[in-house]
Amino acid sequence: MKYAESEVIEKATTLFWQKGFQAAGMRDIQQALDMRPGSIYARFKSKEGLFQLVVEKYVANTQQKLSTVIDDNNPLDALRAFFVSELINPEEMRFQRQCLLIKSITELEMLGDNGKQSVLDGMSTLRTCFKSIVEKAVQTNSLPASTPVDKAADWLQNQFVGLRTFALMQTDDLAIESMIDKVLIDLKTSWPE
Amino acid sequence: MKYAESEVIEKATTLFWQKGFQAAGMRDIQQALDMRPGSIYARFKSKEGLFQLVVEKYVANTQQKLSTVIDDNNPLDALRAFFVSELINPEEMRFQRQCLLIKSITELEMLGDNGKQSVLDGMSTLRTCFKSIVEKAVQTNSLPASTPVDKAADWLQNQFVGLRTFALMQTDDLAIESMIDKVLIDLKTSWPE
DNA sequence: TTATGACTTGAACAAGTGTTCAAGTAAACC
DNA sequence: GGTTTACTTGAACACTTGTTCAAGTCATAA
Repeated sequence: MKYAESEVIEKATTLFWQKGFQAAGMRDIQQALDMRPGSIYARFKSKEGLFQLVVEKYVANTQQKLSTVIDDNNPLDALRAFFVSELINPEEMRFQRQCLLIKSITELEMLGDNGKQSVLDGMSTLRTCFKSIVEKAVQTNSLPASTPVDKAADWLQNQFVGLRTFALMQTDDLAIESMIDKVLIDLKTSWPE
Repeated sequence: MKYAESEVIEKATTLFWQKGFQAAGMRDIQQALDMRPGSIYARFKSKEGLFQLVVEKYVANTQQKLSTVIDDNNPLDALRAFFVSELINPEEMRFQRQCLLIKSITELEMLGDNGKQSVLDGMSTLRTCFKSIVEKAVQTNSLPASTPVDKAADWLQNQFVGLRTFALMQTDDLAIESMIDKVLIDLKTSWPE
């Protein structure tokens, strides 16, 4: 085995994150992984099989980052720090500002059933994380007890999606931070109904 | 000329909106438009030329809808109505919940310079519309005079992006409406700095 | 030592891609 | 009436796509 699986997945993640599933051709993948088609197919079964592993690893990774937010004594500050670290990064990593899952959702119908399911499962996994964060914030009195947890979880994930698209196109880092602050303000204010 | 240009663009819009630029193959386009390759190339120069016209028409169309919001006496109510009409529609039009521009942004790098510019110009055109709405709302005292207009315009466009992705995946229309209401609440509350 | 099985190579394949082109049609203009 | 112009047709083109396969490598287990 020439390269460890984690190495390979990492390189594949970068490629899929930059180009998307469709646009990343097998020849791009072969070059990025420094592997020949036969190796890739023997190890990952297909382009989609590789993509699926990438998505699952991406979700697990994000989930882990979010779990440190949940475990923080001040979850809202930790959440802010998480947002900043995900959205403000050097130019050569700009592509990482977009969410790999959201990017994949736009090409969901071009994926087979397995790939599709991985993406959707990932979305729901992360939603659960956001819910836990809101719950923790309520427990620690960082948010009012009246906060509608489920609604706020959807909203928060939603804000994250919007922020990522905004950050992707935005060159002014301060504008991004300002947008993050707005999210934290609105999280504490009132909810409809 | 077998079909009027507006007809053709309309059909092409549906296709690109559903499948995206890349995934909509020339053979899909030929079928959707009921035209043979030569006709398409004689009239639109290339797949990207057609796409460009579609994007420009889409932007002009959205711009026009937003200008009725601007001209409304109660711009915030009109804005809410606009959101509802764009985000809550029958199942067979679900694909229209996603923003064609945002969908295109994810495949921006696969477009040539002209197509890319059309998409970016469209984004900035719509931002200007959102700014006018905020300005109008301030003028009519629907929003506090202290509202930072530029920041709010970015924020509003951003919210629209998030809402569209949310609505795309959401089956419960009430949850979408609730999310729209949250936007209108937050628009009126405080801003960072 | 031999056998197994996971992994690797690189040429090849069938199907799909966007695009071109010679030829034809028909309305508009001189 | 003749010429131009915009449009149409459908076969064909060169290239790219994801995938396969026979053959080879090499560590581990029997």
